Amino acid sequence: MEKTYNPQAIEDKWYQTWEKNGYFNAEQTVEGEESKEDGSRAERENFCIMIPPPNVTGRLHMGHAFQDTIMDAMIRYHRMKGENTLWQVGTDHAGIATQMVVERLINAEGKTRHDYGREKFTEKIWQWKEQSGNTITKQLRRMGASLDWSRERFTMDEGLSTAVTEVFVRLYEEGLIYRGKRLVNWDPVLHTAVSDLEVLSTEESGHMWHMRYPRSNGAGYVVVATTRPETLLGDCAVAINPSDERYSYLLGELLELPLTGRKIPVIADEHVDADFGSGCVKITPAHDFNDYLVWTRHKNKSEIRDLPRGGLINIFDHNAAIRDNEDDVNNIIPDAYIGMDRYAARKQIVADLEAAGLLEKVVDHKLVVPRGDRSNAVIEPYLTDQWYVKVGPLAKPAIEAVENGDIKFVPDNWKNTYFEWMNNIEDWCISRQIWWGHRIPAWYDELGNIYVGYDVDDVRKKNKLPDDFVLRQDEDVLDTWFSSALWPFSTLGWPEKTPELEKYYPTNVLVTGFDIIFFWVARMIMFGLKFMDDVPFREVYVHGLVRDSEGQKMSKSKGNVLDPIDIIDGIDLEALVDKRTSAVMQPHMVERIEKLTRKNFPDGIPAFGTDAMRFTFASLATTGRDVVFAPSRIEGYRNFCNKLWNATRYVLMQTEGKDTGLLTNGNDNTDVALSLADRWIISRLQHVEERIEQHNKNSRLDLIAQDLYAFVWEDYCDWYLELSKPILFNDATPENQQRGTRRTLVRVLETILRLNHPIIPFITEECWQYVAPLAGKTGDSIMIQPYPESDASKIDAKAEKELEWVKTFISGVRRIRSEMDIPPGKPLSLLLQNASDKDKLLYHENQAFIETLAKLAQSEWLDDDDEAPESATALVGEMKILIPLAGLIDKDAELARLEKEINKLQINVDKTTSKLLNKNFVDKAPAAVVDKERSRLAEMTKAVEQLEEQAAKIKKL
RNA sequence: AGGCGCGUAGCUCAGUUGGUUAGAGCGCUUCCUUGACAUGGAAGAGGUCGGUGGUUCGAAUCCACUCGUGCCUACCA
Repeated sequence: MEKTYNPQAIEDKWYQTWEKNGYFNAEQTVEGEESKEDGSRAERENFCIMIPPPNVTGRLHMGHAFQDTIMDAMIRYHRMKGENTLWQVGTDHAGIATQMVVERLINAEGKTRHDYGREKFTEKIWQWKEQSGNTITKQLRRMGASLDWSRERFTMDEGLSTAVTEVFVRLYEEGLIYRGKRLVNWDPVLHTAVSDLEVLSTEESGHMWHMRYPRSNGAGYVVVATTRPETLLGDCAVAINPSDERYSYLLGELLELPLTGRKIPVIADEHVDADFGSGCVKITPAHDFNDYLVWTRHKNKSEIRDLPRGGLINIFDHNAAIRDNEDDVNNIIPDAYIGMDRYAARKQIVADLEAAGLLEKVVDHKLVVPRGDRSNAVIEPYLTDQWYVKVGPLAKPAIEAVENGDIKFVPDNWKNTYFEWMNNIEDWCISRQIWWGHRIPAWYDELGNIYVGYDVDDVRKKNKLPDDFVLRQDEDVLDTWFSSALWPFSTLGWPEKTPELEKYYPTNVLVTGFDIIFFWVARMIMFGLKFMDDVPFREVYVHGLVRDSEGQKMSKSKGNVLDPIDIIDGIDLEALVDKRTSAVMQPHMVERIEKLTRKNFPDGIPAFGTDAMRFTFASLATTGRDVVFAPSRIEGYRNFCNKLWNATRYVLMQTEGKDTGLLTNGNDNTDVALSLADRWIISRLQHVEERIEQHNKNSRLDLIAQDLYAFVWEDYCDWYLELSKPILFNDATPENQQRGTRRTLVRVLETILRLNHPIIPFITEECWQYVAPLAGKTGDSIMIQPYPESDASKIDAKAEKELEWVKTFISGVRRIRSEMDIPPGKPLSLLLQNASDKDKLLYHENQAFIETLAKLAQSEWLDDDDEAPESATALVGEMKILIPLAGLIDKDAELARLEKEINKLQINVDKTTSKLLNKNFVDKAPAAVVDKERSRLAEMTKAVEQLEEQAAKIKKL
């Protein structure tokens, strides 16, 4: 094996090998598991995870890397457990995002998508997809993701498109999809409807205009306030609160709507808050969601019904400019404003009001502005024809599935978020006015009648329409989440009845961020229950959001994003600055981002390798909702990988070409003696295995990482490897003992590698290739080896206790050495006093361990009443370790040291004493707890006594 | 306004159904190139677990209130 750990040298190599050999694919078996006694294969559990499909033209960010690490660790674990695993891979077409990217490319040519036309433009997107589509898959491979590439899917591929059509047609036929004219969130830049979830509302400063609406009887005016004065053109009423007596006299009156020559009524509606503003609200039903609701409550009253368009007056075109009157009978829109952009119109209208003396005042006002998450344009409520899914009937069973435990959220309280949304759910607007996506399978005849079917021929057949009957397909496409919602079954071949569906649906766990519980999780549950009659997954594992080292959410616009590949391969500062600043649209941010980057990464990012990154993510996978990714953290786990690497090198040096307990026929040599250290590490290993199994059940990757880290570094490297040296470096050690230790070294290491493999696949594979044969393992890859399981018969409580004694002894000597400034290399002689027979036996049995690790020259036993020379003291239970001062040790320093230790103990002695004096405690606490306290107290009291005795002795000198 | 969460060592976080001497990584201090590893070894400092009150023999853990903080949802024109 190479002397230094170099992740670059091993990672690509192993990924290619794994993929080439088909280990990632479903149906892969674990070596040694295929043949049970009778030669048949045992019935296997299936374990399936669907990858949340990333945007096909995007790049993976740290959040994906985090998520993929979690999924891969789960999948590798279950694969090694012998289950039939499928990690379904694929991407989605990300309608608006992808269309925008390609439009930008076209804009650079000085053209728009309309210059290309729909067909040519979508061709262009397909080309772009081909060109950029493997960015994601390359990244996934670099991260070691063991995805089944043979089953890769794309939401726009033929099969998945078939599924989309099928779902649309069925829902339409059941009346669960309908077309309606409603207010939607309209993005006037992208010219499409967007869902509530795609609108981000932020507080911005603006103004509140107080406008005067004259009473038609000439007796003064009514003041209404608005943040959008241009919408006055679409007003249908002014509303007051029914119980607001200040204005009750106005009811039934008409007001002059300024600048329009129209008259509008005053109505009473509960929606109005009498205490806000003037208490009078203008009602613009075609441009405000609340006003629309007010209108629906009043639309049948004659004063509203008799207004143009029944009061529902649209004033904008699809650019949010003031529309033309062409299709109106009675010229609702004043000519002066036609064609003006909404903000130009606002300015003009305010000026005209002012000129007419109808502007009371303008005040600064903080308001919440809705913006499109893609375009950042201010969203307008806009009246359009759209397709909707009637969600109520679908939501009910979806809520029940979580209530009755068919689906479990992890951590559990995310279900509250889910219920919150599902209980207040509204119909889902699924049509988008863009070109990239699944075209809606609906056709119109010249009278506007709607026909829905699988394709145009189907429509003709079903409706007995002749071939020359003119039909025009709906121009719109479906929301991307519509196809994503089918992902858990469409990828498995639905609507065909495939063996895959039979096997893998419902999937086991969905791993996702809490930010898309609404977008995606809820919709998958609804559609899964509807079309598969079963939940899409049994468990939803919700992880946190990855933030930068300052706790900020990572985003391109903030310029604090990291590319997982740059963590793996490293990147120099200039390249990183370049990468971050070039992704930013607003030039004024560039400077700030550059400064931030130079501050946080003064030396760029070193190459940490995939394994170190993965271990870091694993350790960060706590139940919290924030995941703070600090470079120092990866460094620590890179060091862990290095530690494992070097431990392996040590083991190989001790075992390669030597007897590790294997006979030439491959069987175990039974003439093997195990040292205390051997028995101890084997016993400890069982505990770790058990804990890890428990953590896996609880999906606590962070705790797995923590246990693995501690076991490898502390138990195995710091103690066990050091304890193996006195045995192996001493030629006098009997052969069967050396054999025992070598065997334990390799076998425990081999197990450690398998335990770690799901988290750090590359380094474990590389090491395993060397270690496995020495441990008597055959097989081509660690990936398909069984995952270690705890064996209770190997737990050796006695060995654990005895080795604890040895450790205490060694640590005691080391502490004195360190605190007394005795060089670590200087061999010490010591005296042992107050020893029991047991102490003596333990010492003799473990003399080699103790003398080597504590660096001792010799030890001498004193009788209890022997006079000891002035010494520094440590305790092992009741036995005293005495290190004679003999010019080595400063008397005062030793006194101070003893005092400190006594004080520490005394505090606990006091605490425990008062506890035991409390009658209630002794009576009511479980006997075991009380006993424990009692023996603790005895131990500590004894220790204090001995230390005090020792202190007194030194003082006397 | 409603909902959810968080507040434990300088920093980032664990702490399973209330019962240890409250832990880890990074950082910090001292010493050490000992034949796996200086991406290392040994030893150590550092916390009244946000505050108050309660339940209990016993609270970081359960309850109430409170302060601070974050997110989500809905928002007053």
